[in-house]
Amino acid sequence: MRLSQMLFATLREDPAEAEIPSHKLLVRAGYIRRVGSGVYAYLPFLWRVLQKISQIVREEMNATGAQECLLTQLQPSELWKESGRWETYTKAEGIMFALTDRQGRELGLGPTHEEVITLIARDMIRSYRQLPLNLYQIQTKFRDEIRPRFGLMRGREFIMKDAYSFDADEAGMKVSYQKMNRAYHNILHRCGLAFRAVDADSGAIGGSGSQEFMVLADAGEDEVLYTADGKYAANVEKAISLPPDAVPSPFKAYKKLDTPNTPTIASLADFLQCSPTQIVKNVLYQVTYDNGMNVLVLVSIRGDQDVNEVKLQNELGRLAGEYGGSAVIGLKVPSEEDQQQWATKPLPLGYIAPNLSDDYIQPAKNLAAQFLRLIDPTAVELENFVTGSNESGYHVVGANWGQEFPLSKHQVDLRKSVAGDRSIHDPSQTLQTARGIEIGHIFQLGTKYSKAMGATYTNEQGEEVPLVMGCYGIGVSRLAQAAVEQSYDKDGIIWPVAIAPYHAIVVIPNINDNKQVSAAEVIYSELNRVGIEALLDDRNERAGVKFKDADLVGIPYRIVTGRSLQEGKVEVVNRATRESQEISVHEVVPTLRRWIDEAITAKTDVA
RNA sequence: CGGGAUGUAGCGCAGGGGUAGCGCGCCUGCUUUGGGAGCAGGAUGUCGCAGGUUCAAAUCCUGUCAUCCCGACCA
Repeated sequence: MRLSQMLFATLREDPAEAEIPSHKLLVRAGYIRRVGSGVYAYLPFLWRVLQKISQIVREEMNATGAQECLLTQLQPSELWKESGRWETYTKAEGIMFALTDRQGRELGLGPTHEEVITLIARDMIRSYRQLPLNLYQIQTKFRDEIRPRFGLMRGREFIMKDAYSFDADEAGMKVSYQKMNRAYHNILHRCGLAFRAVDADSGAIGGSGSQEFMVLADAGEDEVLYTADGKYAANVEKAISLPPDAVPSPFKAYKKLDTPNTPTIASLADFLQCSPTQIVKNVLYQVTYDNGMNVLVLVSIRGDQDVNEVKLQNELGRLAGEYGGSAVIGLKVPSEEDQQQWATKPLPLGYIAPNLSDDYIQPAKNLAAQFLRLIDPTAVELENFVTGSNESGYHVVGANWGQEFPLSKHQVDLRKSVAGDRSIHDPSQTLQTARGIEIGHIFQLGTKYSKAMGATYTNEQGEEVPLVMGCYGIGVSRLAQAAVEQSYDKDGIIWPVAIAPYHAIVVIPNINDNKQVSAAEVIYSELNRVGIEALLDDRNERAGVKFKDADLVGIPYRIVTGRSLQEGKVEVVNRATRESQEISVHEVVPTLRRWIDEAITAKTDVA
């Protein structure tokens, strides 16, 4: 492609809308333009990048035997009601764009496709003889994100590859899952990205096991905890670890103490000259279920530890049935206004004990009459501990479970792991931290959707049983931006060769010099002939402008038909290393062909 | 949804009751031609929108919309 004929406009200054380097660079270099909040146009350069990524994804998916298809973006609400997700996806914090058509029918714009694919499976898969099966698509998804961010990183409209596997049983699903796991490793390696596969929370998608593929970058929205031996890595939302040991309590006798102005753990530990590990902290939450039921939750945890709200929400989801609900639609620390809604009298905030009386709760419809008391193991293990007294200004010390305080039967890990914790698989390993961009997520769904929607098949014994599913996503447009976030310098983008919009750019420093022009034309057409995707900068611009633009756009190899033409050579510059060498006009195309092939295949061969 | 900020030329920004500005970009011409050129000339505005105050509003007031950031939240 000739630059003189392209829609090509670069910006010298950073756009005001962008915050992180990759977003700034993609706008400056003319890859994307914002159309609305979280909605971006993919301009010709980016579209080529997306096609490259899609092709790699396609090849690796096809290699596993998966079949490509294209499902619908408009999805009838009935489908989502069958799976039970219509309410959670459209109400409260729901992320589905919902609309009503002229007949008054409710529809959603697809944020994900479990429902649609399960409908297809229900219609078409009848026998175990048709299994296993894996269908995938590459398509625009719509999500009404609470806060779109950072360009393509978190858009309300974005391109995703989603795959769905169907197996006869759990074992088969695990095989399908492992195939996808391998394919994802291959895809990210081929795209030239540094990444880490980590244990993950399954969130609203549901199911048992899941892993995320994190592209490592400081601007990542997720925190990853991992051990140096490579045997453990998890999203901080999911991570487990050994907490630091508690310091034995100096308080041997149960006593209530006057502790003025100590509503926080730090102030209390300081006042009592004790360790935060000797304190039982009691944190109040308010959960709302999909049936409108509200429950006040009191979480007891060791004072030096924090509650992992994802773990908490998952536990509350498991308990939904006890309150007549099926899913959590809201979880928060109740504000003062919230407290006024249900509290019979002011709460002793900062001085709450594990046995805070249920009398604080006003009887009301849609409000559980009793606190749900959850306790983390870090608190269970404590003896002679310090905790609140349910009276402002006073704490108790030397308390024990089963004596002063009943021990809740809801003992569950709610603790947030942090860097520096000892690992469970090997306590000599401590957790390290890194930031990551979630590019892929694979789930073992099991029968959640097939049961809800009646997607069954007949097994060898002639029994009708639900299909066992897995689902697997890759954020294609997010991957493109993550690649930039991971690879740029002060002058612009440095694309991995495999996903660069073009492999090479031929720069004519002086368009008025016929020798330069004709040499460039020859090389340009030769590059095209051997299948190297090339740009020709034939604009009537000064050389400096062209070099700056080539760097900014990030084309891996730059060929300059300049001064060295006198010796029958051209200059070739590697964008990533900035290495420059002069190569004879006749050698340059085969040389580039070799370099490019090496750069691409070096990434292809991985386990 | 809470907190914060910003809306003025295509982009980045200044101005702060009385003629609409700067830099970059754009157009024309000449010169220049290996790291975002120089000179000369030129075009481009509902100052987000709607009300209000005033002799007079980009500027003050009220409302509203949009965008960005932090948080809550989020496959």
